[in-house]
Amino acid sequence: MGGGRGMTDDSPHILSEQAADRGGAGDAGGADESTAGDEAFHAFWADVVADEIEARDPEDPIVIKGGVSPSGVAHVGNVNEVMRGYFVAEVLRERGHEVRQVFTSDDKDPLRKVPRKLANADGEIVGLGDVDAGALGRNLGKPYTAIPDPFGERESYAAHFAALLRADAERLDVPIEMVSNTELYAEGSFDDAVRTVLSDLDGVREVLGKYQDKVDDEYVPFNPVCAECGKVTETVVSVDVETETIEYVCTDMDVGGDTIEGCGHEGTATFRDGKLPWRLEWPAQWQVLGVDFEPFGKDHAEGSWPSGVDLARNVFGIDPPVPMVYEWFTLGGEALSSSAGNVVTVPELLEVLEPEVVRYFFALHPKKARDLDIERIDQLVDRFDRFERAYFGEVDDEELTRFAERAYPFVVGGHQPDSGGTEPRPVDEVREERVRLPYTFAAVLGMVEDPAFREQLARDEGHFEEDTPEWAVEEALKRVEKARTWAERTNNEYDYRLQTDLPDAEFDDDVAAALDDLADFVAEGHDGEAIQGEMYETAREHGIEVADFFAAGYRLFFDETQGPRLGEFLGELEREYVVARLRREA
RNA sequence: GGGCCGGUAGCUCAGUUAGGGAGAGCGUCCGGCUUUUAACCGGACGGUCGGGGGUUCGAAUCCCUCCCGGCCCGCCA
Repeated sequence: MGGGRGMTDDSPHILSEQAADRGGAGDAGGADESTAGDEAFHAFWADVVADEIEARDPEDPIVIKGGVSPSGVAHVGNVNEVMRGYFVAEVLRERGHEVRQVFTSDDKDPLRKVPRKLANADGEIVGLGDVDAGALGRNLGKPYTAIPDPFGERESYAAHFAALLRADAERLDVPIEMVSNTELYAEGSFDDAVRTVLSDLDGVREVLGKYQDKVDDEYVPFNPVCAECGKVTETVVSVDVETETIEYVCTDMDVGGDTIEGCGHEGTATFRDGKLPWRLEWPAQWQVLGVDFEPFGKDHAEGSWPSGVDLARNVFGIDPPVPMVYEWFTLGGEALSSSAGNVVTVPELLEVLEPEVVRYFFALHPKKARDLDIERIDQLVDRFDRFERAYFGEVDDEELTRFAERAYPFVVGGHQPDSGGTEPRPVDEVREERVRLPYTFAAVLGMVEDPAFREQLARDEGHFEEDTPEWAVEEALKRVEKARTWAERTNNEYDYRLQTDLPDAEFDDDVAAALDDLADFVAEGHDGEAIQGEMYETAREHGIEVADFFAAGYRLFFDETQGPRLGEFLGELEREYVVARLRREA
């Protein structure tokens, strides 16, 4: 049955082991798989995962699932779940499979505490003061789907959050199907699973008890929703499988030190008026949705995964999906935390990065703990650019090229979801003519606003050839806005802005005289190179330090003490403007 | 305390499948671009591959052990 390594090894860390323990031990019994065999080496981890999935002969459509709990903010951490599944989905589609990527929203879970921060529909993080916070506080203990949207836009808080996540996925061009847990219960999809669990309470307790100490002979793994107050309750009095009803009392609930008060109501719930606890709900989802593969964070690896596997086999009678644990990444060296303010949302990230760069970040090996550092986002972009060049055979690096050849098409392309996922949306041949301005250079271009000027500077620097197609120039220059935003956000050394108005500054007489001389020189009509040289000349003639003279120039044009290569920069600007500014006239 | 996963240059990372040269980019330093001014070019510096032990002719890679970090082993998800 279990097939593959499943019989003897249920570790979810399939990307750490890769065939390491194959063959060697030769466990008793002929459970030895031959279908999976020793797969060929893969430079892209998603191929390794896809091999595991194919080895189980899944039926199409193959179902890849992710899951998310509605919380205050949908942030890049959630993207892990989206993108990891996406790359595996794409590989399987390329191999001819039909694939569904579904995402369950655990929205029947109760709100346990009021989040400190929320994200609005545009992905902007806001404090509770900006919304109807009372709508949250008054509804502690109720399912997310029963709580009003604090922004007053959607039918519930859960719907608001789900919409955020779906929007983020779309921004990254990943089509996902959102599935509401609440709806699954309401429409009866979980009926069989609940019946299975409640019909075999002893069996469930025996299995679950191996993983959770609190499971005793009284434990009933079902949480009814109180018909009176609407809160998720924990105290089940009796179960009648025949009539499919559960008697309960709405008692107080402990949530990490705090108590959510129950209303004391004694009532009767159906299978659809409540929920399974997470440990059981997860494998129940596998059954209901026919899940073949699920990536999840390291927090699930040692807790709910082993128990989920056991429950799947011995309670629900199904094979668990192929698992994949991914490492968490840090943001600026610190753990992501919306309450601590250390988060970035997808829309925010896309203001400084092209979507393909974000996708690239998640195409890197999932088992490595990585840091996403906005301050040095240029490094990530440089790596992407190199990765892209490697795909086009422009980098002398065998390893990188092998990875790029496999992963790049999925990073920039993918398969058309509209066609059932089998129609390729490949790398357009003309993409080879694309131009990527180095990110920090793009930041330099961001110091000026005029698009024509930006293009001219890039041409002068040799980034565009005579025959560079117009679309390539256009796309390359789009990065300038990203880099500009980055410079402003991080307030870094590229955050200069050509000053429209004359900055307020005083200069020594000799510096002022030198500026006047330079103005005369510029007025005569010289190119940037000549101006650059003249600056040294002028400084020497007036007996002032070159550094001081440049500083004066930076002050006039950028209101800063430093900046880009000034002479060549001025050579590109409108002459009258430069002359007037050097004379401190305008 | 136990288990799992990570630990390669200042930074970001590749290399571990099949043991044999320790690498890339960025940064730094030096030099070039007609005379320091963050864009371009060249070069150099830079690592006990977390430590130690073992197997081997040979170990970043395999084995053992220890250290550090994260996660799990209560609830919840």
